[in-house]
Amino acid sequence: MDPTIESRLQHFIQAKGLRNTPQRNSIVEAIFATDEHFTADELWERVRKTQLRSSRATVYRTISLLVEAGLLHEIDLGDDQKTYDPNFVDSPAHNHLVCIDCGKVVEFEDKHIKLLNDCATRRLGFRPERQTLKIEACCEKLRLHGRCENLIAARVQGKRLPKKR
Amino acid sequence: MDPTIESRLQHFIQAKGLRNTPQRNSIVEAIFATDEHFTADELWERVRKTQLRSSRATVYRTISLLVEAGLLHEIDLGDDQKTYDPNFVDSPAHNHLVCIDCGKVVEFEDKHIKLLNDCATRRLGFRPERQTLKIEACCEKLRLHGRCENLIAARVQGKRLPKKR
DNA sequence: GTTATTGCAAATGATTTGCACAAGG
DNA sequence: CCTTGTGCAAATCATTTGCAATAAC
Repeated sequence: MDPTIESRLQHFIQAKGLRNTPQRNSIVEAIFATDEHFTADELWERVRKTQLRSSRATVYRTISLLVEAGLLHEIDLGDDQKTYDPNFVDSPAHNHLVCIDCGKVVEFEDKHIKLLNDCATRRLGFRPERQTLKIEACCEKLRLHGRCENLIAARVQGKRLPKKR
Repeated sequence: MDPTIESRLQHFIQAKGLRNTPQRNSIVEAIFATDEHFTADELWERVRKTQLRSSRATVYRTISLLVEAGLLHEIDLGDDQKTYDPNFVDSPAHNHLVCIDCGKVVEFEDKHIKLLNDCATRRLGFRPERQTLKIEACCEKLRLHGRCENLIAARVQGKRLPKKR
């Protein structure tokens, strides 16, 4: 796991007078083992498969802790359940593009976007602090070639496809 | 009420083979009487005060209908309840700035932002369809002059202030 | 008439919480 | 020890749904 995360978490834990527990550590590890987004229940499933299983409650509590520490961000993908994104430690200012066809989420950074938004914010009389951009878009590959591997993969995996609005 | 909304709703209702009911009309009227954002329960309270009250269920069902018709948008203000924005009919591409100090939501449009985001989307191989930008920012007025009317007003009205993240 | 709509109350389902016990420091 | 953390089961709370009665068209 990224040593940055390790140390930032330790900092936070000590500053708050909290303790180190095997359950919490194992959940944190499961979160940052990949760069995938997840819901609380998906994470619980992931943790269930490790040697050190934790209760749902502890999973929820650990998520809250990490969000409070700024190591994990809640993002809005339009789902009913809350979705979490573990990649803000590495890319503090990334944006999300959600494919309308297959639901795949693409993360991207763009300094021009950030700059322009900050400009607009100042023009309105505010000091920019955080920005969240979600773009919903259709897959060109699907439109031009009639097929897109992501869509096929999603169907095979039985993923819930996004509701067209 | 905006005649555009009236006719677009009628269109949608007829196309779907639905019916006109006084309850639904009164809820729609309550929604578009102001440009304020609202939660389902806030809307229900608003409707309760009119002559023609409706049940909570009908309020929820009407909201879903309008969202499906594209006349109402669900927006994410970081609250637990879903928040709805009735202003997309008039400003189909507006963005939201949320004041971290008082929670006030400022809507603004910016064609440069839209253009740049669309550019980034195409560069990633997608066809832009919809974009959602939320900016969280601090009030300069509060920082420079030590006070901001919005903050005071929010406190007086007993509004829940935003949780600092 | 036929079918959509309403209101009620009950169900749902994700998240939170109270509590007794376990375990860090 | 003293306090935080855990697991369980029960509680919450916004939202959805089944159903019988009502009302569009």
